[in-house]
Amino acid sequence: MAPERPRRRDARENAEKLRAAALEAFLATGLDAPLEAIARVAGVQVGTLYNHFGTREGLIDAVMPEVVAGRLQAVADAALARGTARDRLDTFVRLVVDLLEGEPALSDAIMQRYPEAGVLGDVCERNTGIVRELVRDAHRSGELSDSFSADDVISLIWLGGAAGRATPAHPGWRRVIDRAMASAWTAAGDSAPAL
Amino acid sequence: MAPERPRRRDARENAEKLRAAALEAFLATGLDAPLEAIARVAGVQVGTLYNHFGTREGLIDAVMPEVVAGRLQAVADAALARGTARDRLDTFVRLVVDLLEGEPALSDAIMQRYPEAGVLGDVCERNTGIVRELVRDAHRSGELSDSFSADDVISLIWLGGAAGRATPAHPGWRRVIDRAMASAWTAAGDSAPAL
DNA sequence: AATTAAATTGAGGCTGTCTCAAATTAAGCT
DNA sequence: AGCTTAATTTGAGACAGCCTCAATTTAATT
Repeated sequence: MAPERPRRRDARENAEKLRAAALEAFLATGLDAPLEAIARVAGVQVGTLYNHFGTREGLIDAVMPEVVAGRLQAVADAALARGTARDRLDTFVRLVVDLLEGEPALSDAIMQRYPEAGVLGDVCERNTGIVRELVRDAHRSGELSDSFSADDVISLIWLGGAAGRATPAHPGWRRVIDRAMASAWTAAGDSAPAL
Repeated sequence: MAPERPRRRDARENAEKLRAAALEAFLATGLDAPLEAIARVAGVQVGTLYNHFGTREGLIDAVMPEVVAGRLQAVADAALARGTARDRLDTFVRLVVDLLEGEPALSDAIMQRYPEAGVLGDVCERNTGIVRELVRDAHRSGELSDSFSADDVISLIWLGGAAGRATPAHPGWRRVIDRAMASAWTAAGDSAPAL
């Protein structure tokens, strides 16, 4: 299952060119970018692409996990720098959804549009881990309503992914997501920011 | 632009068979159902389909408006039977989203996935008209928060459409949508139903 | 330089969209 | 009933995708 490192130098170079082209294409238009175009940009035939990566999912797994992990790490870092559990969770969700709004590939990744891309799936899994922690803390501090579960937050983020990929785009969705999240806090620590 | 009624009987029959097949396919799998399959079921070549309807959007316009109008009418009727402005709006939204959950074609219609299907677009436009009325009433009665606009409700419904079409499906999205809607009411007339 | 294994090619099969010249066929007229 | 004509259907063909594989090319090794 794991792709072996090519023995020949030209093959290694081709793989590298394919990775570069794939990354560019995926980030530009999403994980459903045509493989033929990727091969063309890499200066190679599609057959070569399939030789190296087997399937679209293989190619996705070869280039996306690193990028997605980086993005999520940055978001987690920014969130964890906040002072309260509520602020941490709120910041995390807001920044992740910001990502989904601008990057189709991120949406595809988060909503597991290609479930066979297991490595990418694992990276996104870590994301839900972070959410669970942040939710646990926000529950303990009493800021997050008990009726709002970690699964709810995960669903909310997934929904952002679905919206980010839907065409034609309907800009209003962001407000709805923000509102759903805003409704999650208890009256206690509430300073509801106006939408 | 308007498709003329065929002069020959066989042509009229073919058009009818095509409409029937299209309706079935659209309802089963969404407005992106393959036109080849529709033609095959109708016992005709694709060329004939294009002769009659010109484009996919033409075919959509030929079969969907009636169905969608019917569904929305039923929902509107059920909603208007309710006793309070809040209940009317709430019921309307809930029932529309129920529709989106089960019928891919409805999602495609509501989110205007094929903007060129103008007749269908008009039908859905009426939908937003209803929303605006219900929202106006709910604002006047003081039950709906002022910060929640008709556009917000429309976006919320659109979001349901996007979620209903996204694959692989993530069942949790419904709760998020319901929650967003639940957060729209003022404390005044509130008997928040537990999620 | 010859051998061998690795890698690439590009054509071909598949599904799908959409078009159009040629062949077919229903309708209307005598 | 046959003839004519105009309406309609056909099916092949051009195009974009996905994916495969036998034949060929090419880098590495001896």
